Amino acid sequence: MGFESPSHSTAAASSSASGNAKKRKTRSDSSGPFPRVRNPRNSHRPKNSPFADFGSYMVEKNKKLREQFDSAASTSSLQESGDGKKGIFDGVSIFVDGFTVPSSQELKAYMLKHGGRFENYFSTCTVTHIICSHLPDSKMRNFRAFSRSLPVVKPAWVLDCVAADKLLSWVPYQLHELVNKTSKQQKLSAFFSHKGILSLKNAETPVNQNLKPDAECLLSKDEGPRDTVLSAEDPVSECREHGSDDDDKTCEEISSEEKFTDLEDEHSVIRASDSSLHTPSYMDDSSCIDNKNCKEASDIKCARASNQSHSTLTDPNFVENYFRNSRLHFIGTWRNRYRKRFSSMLSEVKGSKANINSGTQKPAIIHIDMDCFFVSVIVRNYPELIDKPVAVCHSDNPKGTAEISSANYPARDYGVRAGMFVRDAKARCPHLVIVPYDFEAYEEVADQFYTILHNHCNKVQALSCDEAFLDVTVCVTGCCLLPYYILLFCIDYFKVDDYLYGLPVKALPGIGHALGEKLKSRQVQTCGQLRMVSKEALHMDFGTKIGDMLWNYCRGIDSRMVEVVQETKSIGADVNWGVRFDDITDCQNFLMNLCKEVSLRLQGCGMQGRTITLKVKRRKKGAEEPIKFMGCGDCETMSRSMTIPVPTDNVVPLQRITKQIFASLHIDVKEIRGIGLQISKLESVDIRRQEVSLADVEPQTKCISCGNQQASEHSKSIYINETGSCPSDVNQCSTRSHENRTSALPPLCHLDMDVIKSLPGEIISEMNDMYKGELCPFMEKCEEKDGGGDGHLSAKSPAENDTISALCYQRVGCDTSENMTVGPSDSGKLDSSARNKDKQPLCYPAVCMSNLATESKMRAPTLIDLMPSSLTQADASVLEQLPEDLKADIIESLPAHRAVNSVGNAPHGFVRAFLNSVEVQNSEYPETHLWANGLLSSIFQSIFSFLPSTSESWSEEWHEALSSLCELLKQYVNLKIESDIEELYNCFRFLKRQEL
DNA sequence: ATCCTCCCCTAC
DNA sequence: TAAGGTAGGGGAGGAT
Repeated sequence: MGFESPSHSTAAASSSASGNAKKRKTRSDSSGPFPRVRNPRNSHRPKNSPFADFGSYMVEKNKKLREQFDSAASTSSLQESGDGKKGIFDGVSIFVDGFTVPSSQELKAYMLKHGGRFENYFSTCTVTHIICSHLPDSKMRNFRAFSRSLPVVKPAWVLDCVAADKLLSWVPYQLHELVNKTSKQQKLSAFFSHKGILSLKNAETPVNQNLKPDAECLLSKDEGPRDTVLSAEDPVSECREHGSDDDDKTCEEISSEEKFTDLEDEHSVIRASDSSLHTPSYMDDSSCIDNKNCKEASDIKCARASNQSHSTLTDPNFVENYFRNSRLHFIGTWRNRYRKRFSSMLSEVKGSKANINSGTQKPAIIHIDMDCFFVSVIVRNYPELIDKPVAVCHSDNPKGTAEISSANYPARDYGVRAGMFVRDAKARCPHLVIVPYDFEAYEEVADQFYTILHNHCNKVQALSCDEAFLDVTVCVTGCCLLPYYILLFCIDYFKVDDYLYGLPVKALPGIGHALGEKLKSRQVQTCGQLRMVSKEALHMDFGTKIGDMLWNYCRGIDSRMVEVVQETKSIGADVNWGVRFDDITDCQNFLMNLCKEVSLRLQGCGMQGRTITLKVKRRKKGAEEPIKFMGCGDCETMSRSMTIPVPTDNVVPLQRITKQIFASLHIDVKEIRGIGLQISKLESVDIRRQEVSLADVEPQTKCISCGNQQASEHSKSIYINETGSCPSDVNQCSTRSHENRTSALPPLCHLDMDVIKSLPGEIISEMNDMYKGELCPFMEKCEEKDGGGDGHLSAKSPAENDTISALCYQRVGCDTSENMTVGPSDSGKLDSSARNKDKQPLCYPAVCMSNLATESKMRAPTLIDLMPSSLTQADASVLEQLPEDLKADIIESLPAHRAVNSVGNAPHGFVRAFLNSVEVQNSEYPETHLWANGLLSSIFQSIFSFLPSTSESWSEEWHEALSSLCELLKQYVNLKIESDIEELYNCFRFLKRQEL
């Protein structure tokens, strides 16, 4: 795409900004392409600005689109016929939200044919029905704001109406998600109004009835209790009444600034808030407002604030609002949308042998890139703008620091470039026409673009919404002169050398600003000069891969192939604009919202991930407020990550882990200028589900802990490698094989419901997630079965009932010594590394040891390797106190590869030395006792670091030990649940780590 | 040797 | 005012 990268360099922007300050005053007046429409809000803007009224663009655009629609409709045979009979959709005006089947274009055609209207932009004054196939959670949560009380119905409604040749009630076609929501919605409407009129009842009323006086459009905009009025009437009737030009124009003018893009529109909430001000029962009688309503009121208040200022300081929903308006977000997420929409074509190609080039044919690749896409899409509807300098930007404020996103060629002739501040662009080109983004149109054009490409070529690599590679190797006859490599598109094969020789290195793909500067400092600026540098020297300076790339590219060698399907490796969300926090609460709120966003994105892609990485931008010391309004300015970036054993897309664990990671960074929230959250180590939910199901059907995996069944050969292979020992990293949850993880989940029937019930809600939720939603129903079932009893499954043996396996499957940190894995969840709490510093070394209490560790006959569960992968993981203070025979057992059973790796051929000697060294350290500390100043997690850490490995089935002692531990844990949970949830988390972490 | 984390760079 | 995202790749350095 022709997107010039955003100007992250504030230095460049600031210098150019200040340098052009004077020029701005001298710029000549010019008139914009659009007639200006009265708008009281913008009346202060200079009349001579082509963009004096930003909303006028939308007014004009809507008008134009409507005219086009009318023109097309007038030629349609099914429009109002001579006998005066109207089409079935007469009075219906649809707005299609998001991707639908049939497509928005097809729906538009139906409207065209049958007397309806199709609105490209949402306006409460013109739209009667929102057509939508799927409603994401974000919209569900804010349904009221999203729908503005208009019916949200499936596209099938349109099809069925056409099939039935009459207008059917839309009620049965409501989205399933909305059926319950609607009733809630009605209550909410009732809350805001005295009338409490429900829309559902009226929705079935024939279209042409229930006509009501107009003027609500205006009222609804800024003053009146819009929800009450609109929901009371059929939307069609409502809008039909605005048929007169004057009214329409007024509505248009008002709605022009409310371009309805993807997510719910904050403005509607704001209006609701305004309307509430006119509803005394709402604002004045606070005693009548219950908690829920208080929250609603507070949400509305917050949303209103969001309209006034755009930063995290005042907008609690900043994350959502921000992404809706971000062009870079649009660009960055486009590919995911493309993958979804064209998934069938992509999978066809993936499985097709026709695309495999046998190697005998020279590859032929076409590169297609649309010029200044963002501008071109806008300009295509305005031929009068074609020869004028036009740029796309969020704002036309001449004083502002809005960034030009895309400029057409006439604008470029004046030196206007993407990434430039508007004021600088205007300084260079005073009559520059600024137009706003139209993300919906970009999406639409990109869809058309790729539909065409896929129709003509079955090997299409989408680079962005406007740029693609086509591998046409199998399409060409051999007579065609097409480039061999992606790198060399448009270059005559025989002129490659000449072309490259003088080519600036920065023109090569993969060489950006940093690499270009680095090369420049070595007096290398052209490919010719780069060729003079030896490969070895390049390796030395840039590393192997980048060195190779430089060496190859400057010679025109490029081994990349056109890749149709690219694996997703990470999913995340970053916000580096508008981020300012006054206190930790604001920051936490932001983080939680960011987690929600990422969770939704994961779910949207059907992916779950194990590594959570938090990235924080902190204002550099001495850096001043950036010139760019609400920009991040000069920052230092830091990132921390955590890997959990089981992949997740659930917001609850994401939020908790993010909190922990954030706490480990110890950043002053006032200095934060940007935050990002990425999830990696991804797995497809579908594939994972299949694998888990596979593991579930293995009887031995279900009952292995009972020792009732012998493991089959197959199941053994899951746990044990060929040498009979477990993978060396089995104790490290972050690196364990997936097979181990999926198989390790205990069957539901082995969970102790008492213990489960005593867990914090969020942990239960996470466990439920791991069990694919089966845990909660199972808990309820148990509840019913026991008649509210103790929650144990009566049919199970005591040993089974007491098993604590269930508790083990919590998220697990990387290494116990890593403080970030156990950072505090609340401010003011010491993180556990600090805690451990104070407490360690902890001597394990007798109660634990007697049951768990001191029995030399004690054995770990079958097939689970409990040995540390390294002796450094063992707590030597514990090891030293063991009976000699047990100690000998441990040393004996230490796998040779582990010991040898660390200490050569003398594992025994190393252990001895290790013990001695720690003995000296420990002598400084008094022995501690359980609950006094010891923590169970520390005890677990000690004990679990040396438990022996065995392949025998569970011994009676082990069952007893586990039974005692279970009881102990229950008490501990009760003790700590209120005061130290983090400690409980740590305990479960260790239990999980031991696969207990 | 291999993997991991953190960080940087790059393209769109 | 204004919306400086997203994701892949690679290097350095450390752990195992």
